[in-house]
Amino acid sequence: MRSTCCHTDLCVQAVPVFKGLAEVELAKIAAITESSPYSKGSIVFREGQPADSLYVLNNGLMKLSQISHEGKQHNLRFLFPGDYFGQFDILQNKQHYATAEMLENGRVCRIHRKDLIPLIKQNADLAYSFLMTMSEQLRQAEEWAGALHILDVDKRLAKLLLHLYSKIGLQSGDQAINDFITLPAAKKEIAAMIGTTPETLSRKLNFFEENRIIEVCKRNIHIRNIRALNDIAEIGLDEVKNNGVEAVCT
Amino acid sequence: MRSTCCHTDLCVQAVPVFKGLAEVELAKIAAITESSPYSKGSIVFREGQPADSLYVLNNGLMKLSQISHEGKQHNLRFLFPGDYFGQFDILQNKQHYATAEMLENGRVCRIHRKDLIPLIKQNADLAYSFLMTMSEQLRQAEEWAGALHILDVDKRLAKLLLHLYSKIGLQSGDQAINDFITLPAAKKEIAAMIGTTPETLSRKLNFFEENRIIEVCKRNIHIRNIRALNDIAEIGLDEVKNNGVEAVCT
DNA sequence: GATAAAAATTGATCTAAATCAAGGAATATT
DNA sequence: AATATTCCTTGATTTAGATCAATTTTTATC
Repeated sequence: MRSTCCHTDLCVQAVPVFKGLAEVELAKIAAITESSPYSKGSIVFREGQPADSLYVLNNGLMKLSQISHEGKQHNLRFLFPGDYFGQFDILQNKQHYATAEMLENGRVCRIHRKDLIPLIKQNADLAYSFLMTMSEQLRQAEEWAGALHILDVDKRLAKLLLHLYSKIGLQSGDQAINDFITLPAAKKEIAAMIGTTPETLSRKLNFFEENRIIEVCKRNIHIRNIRALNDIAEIGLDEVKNNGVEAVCT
Repeated sequence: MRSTCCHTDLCVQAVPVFKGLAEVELAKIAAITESSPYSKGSIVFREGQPADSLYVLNNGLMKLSQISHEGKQHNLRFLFPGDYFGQFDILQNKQHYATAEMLENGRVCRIHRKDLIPLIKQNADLAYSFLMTMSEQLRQAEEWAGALHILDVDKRLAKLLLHLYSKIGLQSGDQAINDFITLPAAKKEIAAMIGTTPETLSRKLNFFEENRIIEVCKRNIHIRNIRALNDIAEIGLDEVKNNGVEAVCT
């Protein structure tokens, strides 16, 4: 299932990392890009497989995950349209350290390392653009790694909800248009992302709901008390309960 | 305590990320670099402080860590001479997401974002060089974040020992010159790095020693059974004990 | 070399969260 | 619309590893 990239504007121009490049550069990239459809549940690549391409998600939803010998799964991150992955494993010609699976049907663009690397080496703008996005990824990855160790599940969940809120709720301006967020994937995937189990996630969401911090309806979550959420993420549930009852029980 | 960079060869040329740059470029970088001495225990920057510079460790040892409201600490990584940090927080003019503390006396070079960014934007080689090192950092950060969730302490410890072994043991060739590794920092720092406590680390090291996998003398560790270590890191301690007694008790 | 401070060890206890188990939605398939 | 999956929830139980507490060892300072 191969085809040259459908539309330049979809695969290349709309992708953040390629934004701001000159037309001629975009055309070069489009020329070395090929896209394929992937159905929900299909694996784009597996952990351990040799990495020779940069992948860009065109549409749909993906997850990058790791799995232990015992079958425990951790979701490193979700990928939304425009995000790229398989990143610079390809720079060093190594193996993928995670498995990429489609959570929804979608198209994935692929650029082979041998085609991309010369472009990056020649084009400081492109390299700089990659640096910007990768620095943000690195920041998030390291911050989250720390969180998995030093923060308990309540805090990690609060942080995730706040993250989704800042990302989705504020997308049409600097003021939230409403207080609803939508989980990007099934709850078990969310659980595997914040380093817990579906059972524990269910209980924690329940607890937040009982304390009127949120209201859950399937994958839609109404943020009722963002201050309490902030407090939990920062100082923890125990202290919020002791000191800041007003914050929890408004 | 300010001074222009001591020696070009120390601060700049010997730094991996600047390796391979032309003399004229190195000179430019040296010109915008200043270095300062820091004593053991001193803080180079704190989490939350505005980030406006790239830092390069000249000599000594540093740790990048995060701390929770309750005082739990996680070490994101250690920095060895030539490593840089504060990385591209500066690209986005954000705040530091970790605290940098000296674990030994040393010198730190500093390059202000306003001086460095133009250089990167003009010089594709330099940008590419940063991409290479950052991609490796990202890989390690994400891989480790997954490990903190899906792997138990035994596995994480085995992975750390193997990592040190591959880094230190093999440094003078592709064959290990000996089977001794040295922990780069105090055990409590190692514990904070693999996401556990000093108490648990102590017990785990003991256990490995009882099973003749390693031999511990202060910070020096003799790797006696690297195969067992590999097995533990991959399939876990339980299975090693059940199936592979030979591996453990040679 | 003596004293003080910090780090590491060992044992006892506790707890957050995982696991196990069983129903009850929701979603997908025929 | 009925059936089969998959997902989610709720309760009971277990457990890895944290915490607490008390020495001992190591390192630093005088």
